[in-house]
Amino acid sequence: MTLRVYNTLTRKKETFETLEPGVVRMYVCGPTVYDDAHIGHGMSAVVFDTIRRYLEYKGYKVRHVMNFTDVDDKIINRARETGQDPFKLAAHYIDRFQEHMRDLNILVPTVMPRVSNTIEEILDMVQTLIDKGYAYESEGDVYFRVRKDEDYGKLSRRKIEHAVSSARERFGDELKEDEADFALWKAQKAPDEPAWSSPWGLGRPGWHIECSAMARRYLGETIDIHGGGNDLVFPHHENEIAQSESCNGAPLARYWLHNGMLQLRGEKMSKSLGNMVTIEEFLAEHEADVFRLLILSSHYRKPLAYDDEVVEQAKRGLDRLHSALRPAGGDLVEGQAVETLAQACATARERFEQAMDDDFNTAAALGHLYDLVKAINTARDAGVGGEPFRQAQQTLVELCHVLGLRMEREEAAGISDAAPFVQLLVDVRQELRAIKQWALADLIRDRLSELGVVLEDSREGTTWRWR
RNA sequence: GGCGACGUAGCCAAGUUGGUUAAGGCAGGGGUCUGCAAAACCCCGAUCGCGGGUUCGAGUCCCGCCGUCGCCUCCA
Repeated sequence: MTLRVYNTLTRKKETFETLEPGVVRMYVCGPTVYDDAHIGHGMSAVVFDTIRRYLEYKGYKVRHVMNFTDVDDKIINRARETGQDPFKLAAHYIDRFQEHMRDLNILVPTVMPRVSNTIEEILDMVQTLIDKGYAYESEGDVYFRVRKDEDYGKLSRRKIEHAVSSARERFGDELKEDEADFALWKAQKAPDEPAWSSPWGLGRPGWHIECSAMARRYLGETIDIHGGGNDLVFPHHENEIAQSESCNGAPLARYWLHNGMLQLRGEKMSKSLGNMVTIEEFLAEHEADVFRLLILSSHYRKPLAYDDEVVEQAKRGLDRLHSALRPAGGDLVEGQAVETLAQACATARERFEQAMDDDFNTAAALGHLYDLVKAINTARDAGVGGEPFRQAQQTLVELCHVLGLRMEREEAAGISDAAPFVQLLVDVRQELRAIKQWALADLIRDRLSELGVVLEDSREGTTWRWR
């Protein structure tokens, strides 16, 4: 089966073919580290982690690079405000970010470069751009000559008149040949600003050049996938294309993938708007799988409205997935019910792959997993057990893992310190039920329920779990 | 103002290169099972923002309108 992906550059779904057979070179823009990451960053990380996991499921070897922007005006400003060293500040938030990624079950990227470790490559590219006439020095700054790049604007479909550079570069308007030009290198303005020596004096890289340099250094001149949030399309990715392609004379990326924004109360969640929920805050209340399911329940390119209700729905949906992992009741290993289950497994896997092959349609893929859940539960009711039942559960877990869901809840209940005491109460209640002391038995069940322990009676006995 | 996306049952959401009964989940109602309950299983809901048009046939294409959101400021 062939994978098709939506390419922002062409605004179409295209057949996915890698430059080198079997290998995917993927670069995803990481965070500027001056504050704690919020769940919008988490969404982007989950989206591209899921894409990576599926590519690996399909047999590709994925070389995944995610950068940390650790040299930036925001970091400098925050460091000034708090009286810290900007590098220490950045290092602190890099550590925090990596912790959060681990908590969210994000696979560790192959390389996680930092701007401060990529200066040489950046200087090399800036110099090449100057040599080729695409850039010019102006009082220690270096600017990219946008009008020299004939296809500038092709990613964001913007005309240069509308593409006047952002405030981040506008600081040097009077030094530019054209107001649309953007900075590749910024001269040091104050002694507390991080700076490196360069042919143009002390200074630091502009915002966009880092990604161009890192992508080239770790993945080569042309990569397969370049990803990030759709708020990066302009100016960030547009400028990356301008720099890299002018410098290297080769396309920067074959496929541009962008995730939609997470919204809170009708607005994009962002640090500057102040309407954010940090990853830490979310995980203090919910398990990581709830977050995954929440993100994966809609398509990655669409905006996602975040509120308490969708979180609750994701939680319930996860409960449902888990319902299929409860133990078998019977031991039937052949017959119609067994065959039906095996068929359901094959169908689920096939449809799961079809959905994921269609631009990573995780919502549809999940729908097919729920169908498998139903088939497994039906089989359990019909008495199916043993190897056939175990295999069906294994298929479900395997496909959940492709989506990055851990599905480890059951084990967590068993290792609780309270487990022996709960079991004791369950045993006592079982004795009461044997002598038909219903009132007392129900009282124990109700009180345990209030404490978050759910009892379920069946022919084989009573099982319990945390709610 | 410029560019772009979206609008499917109470909620989330798939489906949009036009064509059998519009996936799936959550919530709700009914039922089976159960001492009762829970869980599981079965059954029940939408004609697809509004108005036109193209077509034998449109949620799926075109035009207009309304609404929501994103980018054009730092941003995943």
